[in-house]
Amino acid sequence: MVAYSPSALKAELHERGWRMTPQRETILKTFQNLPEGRHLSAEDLCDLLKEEGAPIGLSTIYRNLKLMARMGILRELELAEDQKRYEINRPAPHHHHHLICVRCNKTIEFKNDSVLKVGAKTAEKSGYQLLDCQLSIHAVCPTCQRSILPI
Amino acid sequence: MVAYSPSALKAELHERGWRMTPQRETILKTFQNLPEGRHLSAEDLCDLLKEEGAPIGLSTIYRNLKLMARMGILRELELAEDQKRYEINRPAPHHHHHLICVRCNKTIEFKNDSVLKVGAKTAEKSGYQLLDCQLSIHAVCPTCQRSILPI
DNA sequence: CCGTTAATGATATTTATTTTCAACTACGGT
DNA sequence: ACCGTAGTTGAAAATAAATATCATTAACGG
Ligand SMILES: [Zn+2]
Ligand SMILES: [Zn+2]
Ligand SMILES: [Zn+2]
Ligand SMILES: [Zn+2]
Repeated sequence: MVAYSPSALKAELHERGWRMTPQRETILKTFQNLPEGRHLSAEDLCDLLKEEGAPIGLSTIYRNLKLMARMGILRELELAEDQKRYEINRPAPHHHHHLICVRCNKTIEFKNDSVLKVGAKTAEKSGYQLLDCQLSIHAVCPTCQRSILPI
Repeated sequence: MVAYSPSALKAELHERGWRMTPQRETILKTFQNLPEGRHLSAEDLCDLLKEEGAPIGLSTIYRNLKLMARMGILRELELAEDQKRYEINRPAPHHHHHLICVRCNKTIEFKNDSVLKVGAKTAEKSGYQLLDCQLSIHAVCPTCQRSILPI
C-alpha cells in the first residue's frame, strides 16, 4: 500500500505492457485532490468530471476504477448501498476505516493503526500481497435507533 | 451480536409487528447448519433449498436475506465478486474475518478478537448499536502473484 | 374460528456493471 | 518525426443482480 503519483502509475502500467492515458491521469488526480471522507461512485465521478469540463466516458471510468482498485491505488467500498464507491488508498496516518449505519447509510470514518497492522501481518503470513485492509462496522446510528421506521 | 434461535427470531419479529413464517425459519436453520467457510449468495440458497425439497421463492429469499442482515442475524459479505454472499453471524470465538484474493477470489477466513473489540468499542463510542464487524483484506494470493495473467 | 394484514412468489422492472466494436491514440521502433 | 502495432476509449447494446408489483396465501390476535 503506497501513495501513487501519475508517473508511478505510468511505470507500473508499462511493466505490464499497458499504457498511460490522459483519462487515467485525470482519474488518479481527481481522487488525490478529493477531501477525506468523500467517496465517489462511478456515476459520481462521471458527473464531477463533466462539471469540471474534462468528461470521460462512463465505460472508461468503470474500467479504470476496477483496474486501479486491483492495483491497490483505489479502495473499493461497499458503504451499505447499492453501488460501489471509491476513494484513494493512502497509507498510515491517512489510512482509515468505516462505521456505517445500515438504515440511513450515514458513515463515520475512524483511524486505528492496530487493525491495519493485523491486516498486514495476516496477509504476509499467508504469502498474500496486501492491497487494501478495511474494517467495516455495520451498525444502527443513534437517530435510527430512535426512529419507529422498520428496519 | 448474539446467536439467534428460531424462537428468538420470532420474538424480535413480533416486537415490530411482523410475523414468523416457515420460510424464515428454514432460512435461519439452513445458515445455522452450514459449515464454517461456506458463503451463500441468494441464488445459491435458492438452489440449495430446491435440492433439499424445501424450495422458497427467490424474491422471498432476497427479502429475508436483507432483513436478517439488517437485524444482525446474517452477515452480508462482498467477497470480491459480483454478488453479495451471506453467512450466519456468530459471536466470538466463532467470529472471523476474510482475506480475499482480488484476482481469483480465493478467500481465507481468520480470527482476531482484538479487531472485534476495536469494532465494538468504536460503535459504542459513537452510540451506534453494533450489528456486524468485518475486516476485509484485499490482496493477491501467491498463485496469482506468479501468474502472468494481467490484473 | 374470523378478520386483518403481513408475507409469499411468479412476473415484470430497474439499474449497476459489463461487453461489444469501430475509431482513436500511446509508444516502441525505425 | 513518422509508422505500425496493439492497447484504449466511448457510445450503444447486453447482462444480471436486485427490487417492485400484485394477486394469492397464511400468521396470529381476538
Ligand atoms: Zn473513507
Ligand atoms: Zn442511521
Ligand atoms: Zn466467513
Ligand atoms: Zn489468487
